[in-house]
Amino acid sequence: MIDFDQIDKLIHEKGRLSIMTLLSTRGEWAFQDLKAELSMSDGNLISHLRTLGTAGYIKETRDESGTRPRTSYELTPAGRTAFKDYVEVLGEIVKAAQQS
Amino acid sequence: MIDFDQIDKLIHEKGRLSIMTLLSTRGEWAFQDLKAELSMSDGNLISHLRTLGTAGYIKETRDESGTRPRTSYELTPAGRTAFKDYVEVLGEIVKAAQQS
DNA sequence: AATCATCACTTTGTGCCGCAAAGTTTTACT
DNA sequence: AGTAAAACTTTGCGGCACAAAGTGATGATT
Repeated sequence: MIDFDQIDKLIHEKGRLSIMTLLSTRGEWAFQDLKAELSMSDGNLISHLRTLGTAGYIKETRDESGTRPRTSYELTPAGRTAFKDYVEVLGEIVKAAQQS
Repeated sequence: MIDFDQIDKLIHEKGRLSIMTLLSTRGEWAFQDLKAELSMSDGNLISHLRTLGTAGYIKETRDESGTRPRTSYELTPAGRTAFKDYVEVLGEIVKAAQQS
C-alpha cells in the first residue's frame, strides 16, 4: 500500500505545491512573476516562500542592480530532492486510482 | 499551465486523500479497517469521514446485524467523480515534474 | 458474579496555518 | 511636487488537523 506518511506536509499544500511545481520546471522566478502566474496575494505568497525558504527547499536571490529591486527564487538541491520524492508518491496515487 | 485552483481542497489533505484513495481501490471499508490501515486516531479519522460525508463524497452504512455495530464507508458517484478530477491534476503535476 | 479490557465511536480543546487586507518604503512618471 | 505603481512586510482572523479524553456497550477473565 501507499505510504501516505511519506507525503511531505510542507509541499502538500495548494500554494506551496504550485510554487514548487513552477520552480521545478523553470530555473528562476521573480516574486512578481510567481504572483502573476499563481494569482496569489502578496502576503500569502511571501509567507509560503518563507516557509519553503526556512525548510531549505528554495533559495532567494536579491538583485539590486536594476532600477527596482527584484527578488528571485529557485529550488535548492534539497528542495529538488524533496519535490522528486513527493511527486513519486503522487505517481503512486495516480497509478492506484487508474486501476480502480 | 496547470490550473492549481482546480485542486479540490476537500481531497487535498493527507488524511482525506488517504481515505479517498483507499475507498477508490476497494468498495467498502469499515471504520476499524481504515483506522488500522491509516494509523489515524479515532477522532481525526471520524472528523475527516464526516467532512467527506457532508460533502457528499462518501456514504456510510451502519450494520447492526453482528454482535457489534460496524459502520462501513464507500464512495458515492459524486465522490468518485471528484476524486477522478483531482487525480487528473496530480497526473499533470507528475508529468510536469518529469520534464524538469 | 464481578471486574477488566476492548470495541466503536463522539466530544472537546488547542495550536497551527492559510489567506487577505492594510501598511510601508522605494522608485518612476507627469 | 505630487501621484501612482512596484515590491514587499505585518497583522489578524477564521478554520481545520489532530490528539486526548470521555461514553457506553459487548466480550473475556477470575
